[in-house]
Amino acid sequence: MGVTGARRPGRPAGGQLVVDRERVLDAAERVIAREGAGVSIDDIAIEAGVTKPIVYDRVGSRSELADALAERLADRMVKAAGDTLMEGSISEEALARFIEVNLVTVSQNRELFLYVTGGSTEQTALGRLKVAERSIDPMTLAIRAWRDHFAADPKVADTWAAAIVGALQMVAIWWTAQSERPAREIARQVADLLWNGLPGRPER
Amino acid sequence: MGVTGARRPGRPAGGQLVVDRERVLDAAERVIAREGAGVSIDDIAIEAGVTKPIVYDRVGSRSELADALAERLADRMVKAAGDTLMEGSISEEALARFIEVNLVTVSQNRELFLYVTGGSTEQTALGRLKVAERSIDPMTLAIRAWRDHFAADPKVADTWAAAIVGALQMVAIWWTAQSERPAREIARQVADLLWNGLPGRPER
DNA sequence: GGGATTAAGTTACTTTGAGTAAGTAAGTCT
DNA sequence: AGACTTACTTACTCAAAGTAACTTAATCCC
Repeated sequence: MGVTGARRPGRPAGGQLVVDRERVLDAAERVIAREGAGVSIDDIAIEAGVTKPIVYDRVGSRSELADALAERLADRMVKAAGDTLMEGSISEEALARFIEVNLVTVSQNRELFLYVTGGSTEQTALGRLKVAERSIDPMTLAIRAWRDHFAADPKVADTWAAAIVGALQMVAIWWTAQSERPAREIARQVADLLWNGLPGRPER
Repeated sequence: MGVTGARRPGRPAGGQLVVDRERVLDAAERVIAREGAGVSIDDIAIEAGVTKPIVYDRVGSRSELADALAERLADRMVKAAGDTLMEGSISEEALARFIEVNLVTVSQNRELFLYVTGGSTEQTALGRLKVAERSIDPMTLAIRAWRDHFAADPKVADTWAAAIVGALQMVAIWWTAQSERPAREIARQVADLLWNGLPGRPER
């Protein structure tokens, strides 16, 4: 049959890709969400309706897959956080909302989050760093701009960004592994720490 | 030859173990420090002077190995931090010293740190949580005791502990992956954040 | 003192999953 | 029509986790 749509094996020259990179990543997300972070490349290929070499062609290696998924998740979180954290307007309440959105987004993408923060065997936790960079960079910029705005030394920005991203990641993991406690409560507590510091507000 | 020391294969009944659990873990640390976090169980067995099944017998599985090494590292860090973080005596300077000791300890055990925070493929980042627990628990106790002492609400202790441990871990990874910047500087910046909060000290 | 027993190992396997090489069908170009 | 190209597949290799089954030396007991 010359039906152009139903061809399967052995493919054309000027033909379009059946599954492009995005579709592979979509499939990876779906199967990770469903089966957990322990999925194999084969599982992902099957979910995408292709075979393993296609996944390697589109994505690269396993760790590149993790990186790509991490980028997507980080972007999703940045987007979800929206403008809760814009320069001049920052406040403890805004920070709490930002953190809450982060927690909720993580809980909505729990397995994916565990997958990308789980690291990639070989390069271990350096993968986790790479994951975080996508979050650290915007955070660095936000802090720097904001400190500039208040004439405070912006040199601390990158260190602070790493610390804050690390705190949020760990709280997210810890929280999702726990029996239910409202995200808002946790977010407020973390915001309290990050805004007022360990000694707490001057008077209370 | 009845030389009791030189026996190798096939071993006795009432005899002592040639390598106990501790020796296996020691060997694992050595080979990880030398070869990086990508070592196999076989590599560890060889370093310990035995074969793979012995490692499994003494330690359990690969993830149990990671857990055990994590406990050791966490204990080492708690010990190294010593009494920098004792209840009543806490201050921004004490906190900075505590953080600096943490950073230095991590850099002295870099590959091991990457190994244990790298997670264990299967259970991914939940392993990282388990790693952290050993650090979170003492931190929780310290914070709770300290807040009690100042009549502040101690309910935030566990959340804060998770946040702080996460911040320290991420800063440590980020810092060790960087070109040289003195640990003391980084520690002071993190202490500044955790003590004074994002807006900074009242006057400055 | 000489078997049965048992502890402490080893060798040799199975299994799983990452990554790749080589083949094959459907189209395009001339 | 035949040469070429592209988009895939099948079928492998290789490494590493985990396990089963065997081997040897000491001890126990009579």
